[in-house]
Amino acid sequence: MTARTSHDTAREIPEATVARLPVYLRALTTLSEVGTTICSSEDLAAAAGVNSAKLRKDLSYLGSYGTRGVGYDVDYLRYQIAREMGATRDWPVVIVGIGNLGHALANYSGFRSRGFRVVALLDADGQRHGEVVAGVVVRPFRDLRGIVREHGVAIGVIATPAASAQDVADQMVGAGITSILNFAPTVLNVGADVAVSKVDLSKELQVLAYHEQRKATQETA
Amino acid sequence: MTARTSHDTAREIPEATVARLPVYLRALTTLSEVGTTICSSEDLAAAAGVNSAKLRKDLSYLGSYGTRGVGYDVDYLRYQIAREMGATRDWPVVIVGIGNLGHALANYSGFRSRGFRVVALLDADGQRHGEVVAGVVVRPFRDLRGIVREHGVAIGVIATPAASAQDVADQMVGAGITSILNFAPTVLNVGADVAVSKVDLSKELQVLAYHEQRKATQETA
DNA sequence: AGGAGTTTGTGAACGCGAGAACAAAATCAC
DNA sequence: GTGATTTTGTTCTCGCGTTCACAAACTCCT
Repeated sequence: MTARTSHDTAREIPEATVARLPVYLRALTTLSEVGTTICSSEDLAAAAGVNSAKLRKDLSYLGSYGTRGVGYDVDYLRYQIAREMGATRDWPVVIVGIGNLGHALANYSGFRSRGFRVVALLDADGQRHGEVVAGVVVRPFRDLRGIVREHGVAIGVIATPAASAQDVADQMVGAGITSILNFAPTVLNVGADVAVSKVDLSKELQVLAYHEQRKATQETA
Repeated sequence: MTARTSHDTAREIPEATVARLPVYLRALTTLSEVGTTICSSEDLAAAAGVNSAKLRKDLSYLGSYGTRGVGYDVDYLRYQIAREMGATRDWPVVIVGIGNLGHALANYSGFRSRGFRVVALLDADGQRHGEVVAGVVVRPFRDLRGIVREHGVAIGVIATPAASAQDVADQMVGAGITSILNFAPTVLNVGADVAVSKVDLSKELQVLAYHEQRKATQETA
């Protein structure tokens, strides 16, 4: 029970490291596509845009998948990270709110290529029902519970306006969803057993504007 | 030269705080809309989804805009944060790459309402030229330099495929853009004087999948 | 006016993450 | 086989950010 093998996935991986693993995965895929079979931590760090010491430490949390004096086998390391991340599995996902952003997300090829399968597009607006987006038909929001049960959906994406986001989240949790990616500009209140991640499209732009503003005011000083 | 007033914007604000200011701004706007004129740090922290001590410390970097025993004047604080962030200004922005995501970004009302004005939509694909998106006509990418000069654009958004992102970034920097928001899944190499912020739509989903995976493997253990 | 009750602003403690530096381990040259 | 070289994995240190806890300052009630 307490025995831990080097392949045990129950080890604690720091959140900061987890957040970078997708970046490494992407960099490894790129390296693999251009025919690179072996890479050093220096190479991979450059491709991922991080410090090489940090990269090595991050990878060490997963296990020892490199060879000293040589480097990392690109495909092998990629598989190990993908397995750890759960990217070798197929994750059914529902997207709620098929406006401009919902459309873009449904069509985003990066989801499919990383193991996410959009099993349903839902919208409360009856006018959108029946429309086919990215090969999936838009259905009424009330179908959520049935779809979640049928496909075993654990992850939901909210792309609705802010006003409806909390209600959507409540219904998602009620239907059995345990992870929510929220694109609506609202703080969601959910139980502690539900993971919520938030992406704010304008937040990053505002941070950039702040630094621009600072540059400008410092020059004039 | 070295004299600093309490309104001086040259004070050093930690990056972590800067990243949260847009969240506070959004929460204050919401509070204002429902008619709240005064709020405590506890109220605002709840609305923003953070710890109240952290909120107070964050605000203290801007100055003393609250009243002990009372709280914060919602509209006054909102203005102060907006001013500090540069949100009271008008920021011209160009978006390059008018695919699904570019469409969504061009139509995103959150940009306009926060002081960002999309002055141009550019795409290398001639088939898209002339199309009108969100009231703005799509123009050839080669018009970039002229547009940047004409409108004094400092911020550019990249919504192209990964393959063209680096080239677009180079051209942006050459045209005089100093802040880039990158939605393409690539690490951009730019000079140290250019600020780059990256949003990866699938990264957050992958992190959620990781935690789902962990939950699943721990239950079976 | 003065005391009780609130709430801000901040000093201090703590914990996590980043990066430098080095030991361990593999290859390569001869 | 042995020493030189390369590169990983890890230890150590430092700094930043978070949180606690409390003094300062304001309002309200009597």
